[in-house]
Amino acid sequence: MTRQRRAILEEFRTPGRHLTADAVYERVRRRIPNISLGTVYRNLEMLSRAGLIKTLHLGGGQRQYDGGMHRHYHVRCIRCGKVSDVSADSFKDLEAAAARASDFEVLGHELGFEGICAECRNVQKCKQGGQEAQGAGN
Amino acid sequence: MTRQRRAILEEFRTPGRHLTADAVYERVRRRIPNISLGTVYRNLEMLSRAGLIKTLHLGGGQRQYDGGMHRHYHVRCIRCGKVSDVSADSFKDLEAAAARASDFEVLGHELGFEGICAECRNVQKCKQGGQEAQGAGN
DNA sequence: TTTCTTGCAAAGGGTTTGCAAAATA
DNA sequence: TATTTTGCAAACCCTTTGCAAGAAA
Repeated sequence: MTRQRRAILEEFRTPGRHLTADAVYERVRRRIPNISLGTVYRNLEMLSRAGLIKTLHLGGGQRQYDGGMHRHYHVRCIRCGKVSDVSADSFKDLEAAAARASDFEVLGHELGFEGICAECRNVQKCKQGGQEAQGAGN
Repeated sequence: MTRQRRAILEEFRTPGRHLTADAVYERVRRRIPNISLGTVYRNLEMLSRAGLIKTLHLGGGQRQYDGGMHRHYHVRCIRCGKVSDVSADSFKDLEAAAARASDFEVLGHELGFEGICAECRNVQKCKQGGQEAQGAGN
């Protein structure tokens, strides 16, 4: 347990926080200015392997890491990239069903949703009901 | 519709076939020896956008593309990397449930499983003469 | 012809790795 | 001290892109 590893792990204390390796790097750097990205990656991998955080492949370019270890899934906004949690209570026995439907011993699964968040839906509404028709958007 | 695009699309005719961009490249090259990887990627992207194939982020390093357009999911073997289909019949209303459990307008989802295929389970048995206890997830 | 697509090669972005120095047990 | 882990930077890998030549409509 090094200072670096502790600091990295601490970034995941806040529930519902999903961070890319780079975001972790940025944050930890405030406390340990000369930490390296390589160290961040190595520890993320290690912590994930140890079951202390979870690695997500949400398909938005970068890998994401999640410290919330309760069962839950994710929705990613295709407009702004925001990721929110979705309680997993509504989904049961996915792995059992998959095992029944295949000849695999099923050990894990990953479920991710995508859509448009409330905020982005609002922006859209305002744009359409308002003045702006074209504009190069920002 | 160019010769290249047609050839690429044709690689997905066989049901249950999951290919990485590189695998598509290798295969198409037999027929069009000087096709370029860039072209393969461009067409894969285009065909995916057009809904003729599907892009999968199964988290095994490379992206995979799937031509089977019926509703189904995937299991990836963590030992050998093999990907098999899992019929989606056992899973219903995942998106509706996610929409209820969040404030997103849910437009899509991706569900992938991982485990050990029958073949690799056999290899293991033969090698060890017994079974090994592996932490089964969540 | 006009427009789209290709091949090539270089660039890009995220992630991994070798190694000597530094920290930890 | 013996072992890990770090910082640095280069290497890697997959994917994307700019551009001029070539194919399609």
